[in-house]
Amino acid sequence: MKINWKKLEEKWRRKWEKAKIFEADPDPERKKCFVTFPYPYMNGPLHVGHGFTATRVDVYARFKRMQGYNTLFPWAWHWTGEPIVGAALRVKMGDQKEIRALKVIDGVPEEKLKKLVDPVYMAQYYTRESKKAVRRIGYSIDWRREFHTTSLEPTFSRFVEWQYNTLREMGYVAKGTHPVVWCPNCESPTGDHDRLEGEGVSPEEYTLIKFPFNNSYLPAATFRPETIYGVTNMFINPEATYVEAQVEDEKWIISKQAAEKLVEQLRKVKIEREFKGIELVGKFFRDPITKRKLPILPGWFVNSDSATGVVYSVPAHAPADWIAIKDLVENPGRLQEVGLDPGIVKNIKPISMISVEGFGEYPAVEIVKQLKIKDQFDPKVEEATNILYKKEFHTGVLKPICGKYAGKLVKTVKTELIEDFVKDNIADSIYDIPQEVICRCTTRCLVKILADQWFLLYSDPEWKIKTHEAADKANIYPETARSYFHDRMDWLREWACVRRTGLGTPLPWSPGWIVETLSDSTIYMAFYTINKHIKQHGIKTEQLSGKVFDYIFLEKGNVKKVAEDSGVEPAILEEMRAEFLYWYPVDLRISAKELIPNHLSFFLFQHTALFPRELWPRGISVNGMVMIEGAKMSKSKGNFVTLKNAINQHGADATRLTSILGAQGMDDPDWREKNASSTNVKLQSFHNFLNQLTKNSGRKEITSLDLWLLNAIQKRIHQVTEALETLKTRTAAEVGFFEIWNDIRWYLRRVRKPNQIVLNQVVNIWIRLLTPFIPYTCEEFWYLMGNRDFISTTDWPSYDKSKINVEAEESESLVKNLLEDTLNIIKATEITPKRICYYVSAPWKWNVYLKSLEKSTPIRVTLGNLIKELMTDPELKSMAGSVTKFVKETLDEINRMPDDRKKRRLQSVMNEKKILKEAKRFLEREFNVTINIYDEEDMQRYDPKKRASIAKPYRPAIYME
RNA sequence: GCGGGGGUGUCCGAGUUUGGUCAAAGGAGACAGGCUUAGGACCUGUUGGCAUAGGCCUGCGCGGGUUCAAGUCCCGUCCCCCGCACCA
Repeated sequence: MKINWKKLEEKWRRKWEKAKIFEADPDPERKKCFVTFPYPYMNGPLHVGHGFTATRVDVYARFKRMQGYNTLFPWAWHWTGEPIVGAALRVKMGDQKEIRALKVIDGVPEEKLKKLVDPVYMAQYYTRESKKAVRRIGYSIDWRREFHTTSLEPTFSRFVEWQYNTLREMGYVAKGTHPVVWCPNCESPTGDHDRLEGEGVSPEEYTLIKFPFNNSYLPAATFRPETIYGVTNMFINPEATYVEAQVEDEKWIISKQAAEKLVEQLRKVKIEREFKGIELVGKFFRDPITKRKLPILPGWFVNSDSATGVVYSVPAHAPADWIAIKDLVENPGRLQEVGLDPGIVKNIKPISMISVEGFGEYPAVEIVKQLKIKDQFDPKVEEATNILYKKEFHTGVLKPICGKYAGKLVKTVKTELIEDFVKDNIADSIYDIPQEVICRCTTRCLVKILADQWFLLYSDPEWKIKTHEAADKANIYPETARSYFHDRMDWLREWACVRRTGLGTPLPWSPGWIVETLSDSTIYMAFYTINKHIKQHGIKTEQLSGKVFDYIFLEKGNVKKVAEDSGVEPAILEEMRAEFLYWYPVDLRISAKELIPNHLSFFLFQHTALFPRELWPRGISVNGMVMIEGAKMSKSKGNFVTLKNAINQHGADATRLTSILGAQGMDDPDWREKNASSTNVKLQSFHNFLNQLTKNSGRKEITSLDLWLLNAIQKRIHQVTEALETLKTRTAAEVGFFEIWNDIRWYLRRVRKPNQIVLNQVVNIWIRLLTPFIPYTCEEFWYLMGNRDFISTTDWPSYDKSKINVEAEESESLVKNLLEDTLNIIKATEITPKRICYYVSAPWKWNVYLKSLEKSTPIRVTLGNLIKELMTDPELKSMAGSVTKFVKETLDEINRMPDDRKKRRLQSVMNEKKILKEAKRFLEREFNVTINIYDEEDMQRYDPKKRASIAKPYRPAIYME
């Protein structure tokens, strides 16, 4: 019988929604549980990655709900930011790649496509589609609290305005400047995702050493200002265009491009004259430290696009400089071209100023030789530079020539040196990008310093301390993520929290700025608690003043006054305040681990800023990022599985279970089509299996096997519950689904007729344990078993210690071991037995065995001591030979047995013969043989090969023929 | 570079905190048998090597060490993945 999942899912979803079982309202009588999932960004459909994380949230929500917690799982949509606008724009421009992705991956129908040129329509479209998927997969959501972000949901915007006004009043938001990678065409910062080229490149601050030249300066850019002590000359590209410019109140000579850059970096620049670099070649400048006069040489390798286009040369320590000089020496013709006396170049001698392990006086000269670098255009120059820079930075010590910095490690003195140089007006700085960055619009980017930018001051030391405290207090799953949090919090600095473009909420005090996407999503969980009221009571945007939020969230002000001013009934205000306090704090938030450094940290930061300690988040869980067929999920590469498609293909429960079984902890789960369809098949068999189980009409009396199964299921309850409490969702699903299945399978194999009452009990527990993972299947079966309530809201199975039965477990493991041993013998001997005899140990062996166990607890016992001890027993003494032989054979095993096992064996001594007799029919069936069971010393026994004497406690002797 | 997470059998993946039922759970795949009109269904067995009696050998990235005992603890070493900001 093939199951129609779609129909089954539909049926139960309707019933759940009709009965409103997931709508949660405050109930002071009950403990509450508030779980959240970061609202997904609506520039595309939900994918199985969202599904994985959100399913973990839902599993926990359903688990807690069944445990009796009043559980709230709300949902919302994130519209804030640039990408939706960008995507809509690309559709408008007819970008084929974008359109193809929409059609093929997202499955957007043709007629909708035209409308997607409008970002708002796009957001609405994906929100609608995604909501369908979220409902279909069966998340237990209270939709009354749903919303989306940006000014298009004005009530939420009011909330964000309140949040930022409050943060500003508290001094956590401030104005500042900041360098960004900037596209002059788009007139906006160019993030990684908006780049055609230069991913991961960010602005770097170069130090400029200002070398006096006539009445002006040549500001040469460097990451290694300490090397100024080794300067021998300057390189200028003779073919590049340079300018003489007034920069503030100094005259600088820099490349034309550099002058343009400085303008973007808030410098006052006035270009006075443009000229070719060759004009400078052959002239002399001064070293600002020693005042030496040094020459300017032609450097065709100098990139005028990079920094200032002015480069000073340190041939002793910079391979590029050394090789450039060498080139000039070897090609006097080139010097003549530019009218330079070769003698000047020949006279240049490297100046050694850093001593570094493994190198002599002139490391650059050595490394050029080692790597066999041909000339300044050899690609190996870069490699040489990297090696040497790294080495000199970490292990290099400045030589006496370096004045007050002599004897110090480069690494430790660098910052101080730069500060000194700036103070002495020897140095300045410029920002630049070390590699080319090209915007999506094909424009070349540069660094711009944004003025009037607003920042969240995550650098504030007190705020940091409080947030660390919040991270310490919260439950974090897995625990290994905690140090990651602390580390990232230390590292966070000012965060630019507003943008010029994209959808969002305008910054209340500064129109033209929009609260940036990661900054309007930090405390919005509080909004869920009151959005229900806003909708129910039709509260208008303009009624939601700062005072209203102040009252609800911070209990500031007088209700009556607030009510009067806002026009919101005092009772409603009080209700909202109460509802907020009921649900807050957030008990659990789950996201992928990529959000730890930003979103989840901001979430903690802002809660500590705005709310008292008792409302700080209680729990955070992170998980890995979903891979598709072993590779990173990527829409542009087509390696992308939408949630909707997964559900269509495999059904909701299979999609849930496949995701959950994929991974836990910080590991990345791998979504494989094959796994999902195999899970689907497994769920079908699960359904059939349950049908069979409950149709059986077996016996009524309780046997030890029934006790064993009841014991086993109790252990499983314990395991699953424990795993879920600590968000080990994979373990929980694995134990709940597969291990219990195997338990029941074993039971059915062992018993001839199952006990139907026991089986029903076990099935009843089983499907309840599985409800969080596969709610539709379980709901259906719960109904088929005759229940008329929802399994989704029924009680979670509770662990009943009284049903734990060590004896049943031990007897069963005796049978399992015996079965294994017997099989092993059959395999080794390759005989097909017709008859098998088992011989259980003689009483004296048990006597010795138990005494040995006792003596070896808790510390190991030696053979000699043990035998001495045993010989005090006259009966054993009379058979000293056998006893010694037996002890020799068993002592090793006994000594290496873990203590708790020893204790267990001492506590319940089993009757082997009785157990084997009970298992006789089973074993006969298994091996298709006749079985005889004897006492080891039974005079009547059949024992042609004299095997009986091998018997040990827990290990009957075996004979077969 | 800084920080985080890892390396286990054909594959995926537990186990490592608290050393001992660990030749190593569970799943997938493969093989064999059973059931069946049929089955991408189900059940049973096998799936590191050797072995005509329940055993032995090898084994958890690599090299050492601690211990009666190490996948698990210690030291060293190699390799892989992820994040690093104005962007969701």
